[in-house]
Amino acid sequence: MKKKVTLKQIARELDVSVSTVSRALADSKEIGENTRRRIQAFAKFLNYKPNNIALSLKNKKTKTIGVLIPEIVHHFFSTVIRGIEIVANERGYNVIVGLSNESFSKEVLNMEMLANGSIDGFILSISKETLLKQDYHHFNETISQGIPIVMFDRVVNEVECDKVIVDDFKGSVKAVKKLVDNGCKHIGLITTMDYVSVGRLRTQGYLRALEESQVYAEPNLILKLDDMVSLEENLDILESEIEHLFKRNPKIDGVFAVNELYAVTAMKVAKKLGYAIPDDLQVIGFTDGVLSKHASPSLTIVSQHGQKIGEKAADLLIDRLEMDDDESDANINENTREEAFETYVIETEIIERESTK
Amino acid sequence: MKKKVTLKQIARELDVSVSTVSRALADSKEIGENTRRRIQAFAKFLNYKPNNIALSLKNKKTKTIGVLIPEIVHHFFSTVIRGIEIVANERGYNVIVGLSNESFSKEVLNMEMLANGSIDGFILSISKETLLKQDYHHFNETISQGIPIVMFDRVVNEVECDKVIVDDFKGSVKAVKKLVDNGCKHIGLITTMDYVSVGRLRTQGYLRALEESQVYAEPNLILKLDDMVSLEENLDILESEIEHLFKRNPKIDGVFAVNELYAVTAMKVAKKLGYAIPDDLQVIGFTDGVLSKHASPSLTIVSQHGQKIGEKAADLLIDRLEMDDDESDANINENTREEAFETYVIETEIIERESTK
DNA sequence: TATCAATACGGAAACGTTTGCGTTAAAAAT
DNA sequence: ATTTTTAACGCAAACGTTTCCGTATTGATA
Repeated sequence: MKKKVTLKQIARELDVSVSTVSRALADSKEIGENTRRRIQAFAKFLNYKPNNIALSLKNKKTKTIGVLIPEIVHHFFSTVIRGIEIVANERGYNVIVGLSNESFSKEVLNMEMLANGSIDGFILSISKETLLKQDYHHFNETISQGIPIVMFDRVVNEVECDKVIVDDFKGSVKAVKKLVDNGCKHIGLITTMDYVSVGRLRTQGYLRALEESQVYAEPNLILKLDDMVSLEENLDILESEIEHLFKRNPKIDGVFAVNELYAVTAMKVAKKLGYAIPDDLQVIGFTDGVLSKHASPSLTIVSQHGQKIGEKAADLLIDRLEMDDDESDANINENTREEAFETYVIETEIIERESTK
Repeated sequence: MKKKVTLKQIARELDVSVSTVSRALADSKEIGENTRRRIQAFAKFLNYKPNNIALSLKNKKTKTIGVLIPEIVHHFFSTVIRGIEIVANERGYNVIVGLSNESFSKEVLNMEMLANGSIDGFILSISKETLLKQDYHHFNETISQGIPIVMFDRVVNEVECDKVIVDDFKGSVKAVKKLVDNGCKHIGLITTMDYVSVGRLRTQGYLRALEESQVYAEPNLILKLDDMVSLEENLDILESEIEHLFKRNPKIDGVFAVNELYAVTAMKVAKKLGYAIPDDLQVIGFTDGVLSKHASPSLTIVSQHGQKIGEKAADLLIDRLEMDDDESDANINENTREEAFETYVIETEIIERESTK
């Protein structure tokens, strides 16, 4: 087991000082041609690679970004991570992930863990429990320690930072208007409780679309599900809720669902109840998942472009990290600084498949 | 922006030395009761947290494990990561992920990047390109640098390390035997090229099951797909290949597929061709994904238990990391050491759903 | 009263880098 | 021949910790 080679070892072997080795490897003109070549050759021979940890300590930056998400076994989040990873790698950064598992305390713990030097900045999506408690102190404390944050998807006004969101509102409007245009008169909505901002926004989009299309929004057509109880596990509960929605609205001819599971389950229930899709009933889901593509009929969706979200978030964060560098020497007016937080909106796109006409 | 507080600052404020502060915070009896309390109180007041990077440099361990996988937008891999993350967090470790994107060079780059001090050990699954090239030098070099590796799922004999695999062979035997027991006489196999070890093992399991059941293995019933061309994108190619399989085997009454996509696509094609599932044709897939649960009919699967794999891998790695600690003082016989590499097998389980009788 | 042990703390090295500054010797300029 | 410049390198500090070792003060023992 050959241990990692350090500057000191090279210096000792070649009978020069550590600083000479360091400079030689940086190809500094301060070191004589001969010594420089000799050191470089020897270093290459030993396969020397500088120790990242020592560099981090010295430079006070880790070239690592922390990603904090509620759940990783979830198509949307994993596409976001992929996006983050791609640009992070391109720009020389590593990615360290933490899962909050939708829990407030795990979110806080994970942040504290990583904030103590392990990472230069965060990209995160807020856990449901945190949204419910509306306790955002850990975000603000992190920021005030000089660690920038970029939030995506589940964001919140109370925290001042860059944000990347999808146009939940507009996307939903588009989707519901499409259903209207396709002839739907009684469009059901399957959504989550309002404390999840994306659920709320999508619900508002649904209402706005109906309003603009001058279609009466029947309260009975709206099904609000509490996502807290793990519906993934209790599919039957979900199914019976949806079945109830159909039964109390016999004339229903369109469904807009705010996520993939709701949408495909709606199709499943509808088929069981004898609806023909898309002839009797058209369905659109807000998602980007794999279920919709392989469902039968395949599901028309409002695509969220998770990977783009991740890429944009990573670019925003790294831009800010590297901007902070420059700012330290160019002594910039304290006021003109931190103000410029962007909220970047990733456009949604309707991908038409078999569940709509 | 209040910067991070260090021992030095506390020391200066309280007019003691850095070493005293350090000891006081460790609650060392060497420091007088009074000073100790005073320092601890002040540190708590300032919300002092030790700098991880400095600790890493000093202790020569990062408490971070590197996870290298081919792809993250993949249900199996994300469940494995979840498993890793759970036990890593429990045991005080962080997880840093790298994606090889099935590419050899990205795998090598990522390893080198992380091996220079960023992590204490690796958990990884080999990329397809690496398996094809059969070039494993980067793994062996990493190990010989004293950085332990745990491989999961896609493993290889040429590298000596702990491994966590699923019993691909036995699982496949079980699945195919189940089809036989259910009355299938002509069981198709949809699999990948042999260089992916899991594909090969599952193919062997299929053959063995037929052999033991004294069913003739018709070569025509085996469809080997080259996974290199991104089939996810070209669903139509996949579909036509499968359709061809059905058409040249009109008497086919069972299908065993080595992954989820193949299985659900087979069902889709079969339905299109007029097969009733499970009456005319029974299907079993080797997977753990979300498609199978929501397909219609829902798919009977051989479950891989990705999360368990991740948990076991993390435990193995951390065990070895912390074992290495002790070994350094107890000067153990060089020979008796590294030998004890485990290959841990996670049992598969057949989850019966609607695609089988 | 002189010696000793214990108590309570400070100094400094070490982990592996980078970098400002100082030093030496030779070459160039006066 | 003396001074100045320049090339080529070494020393040491710094990043934030921990820990070994040293030391001053106190109280107890001989």
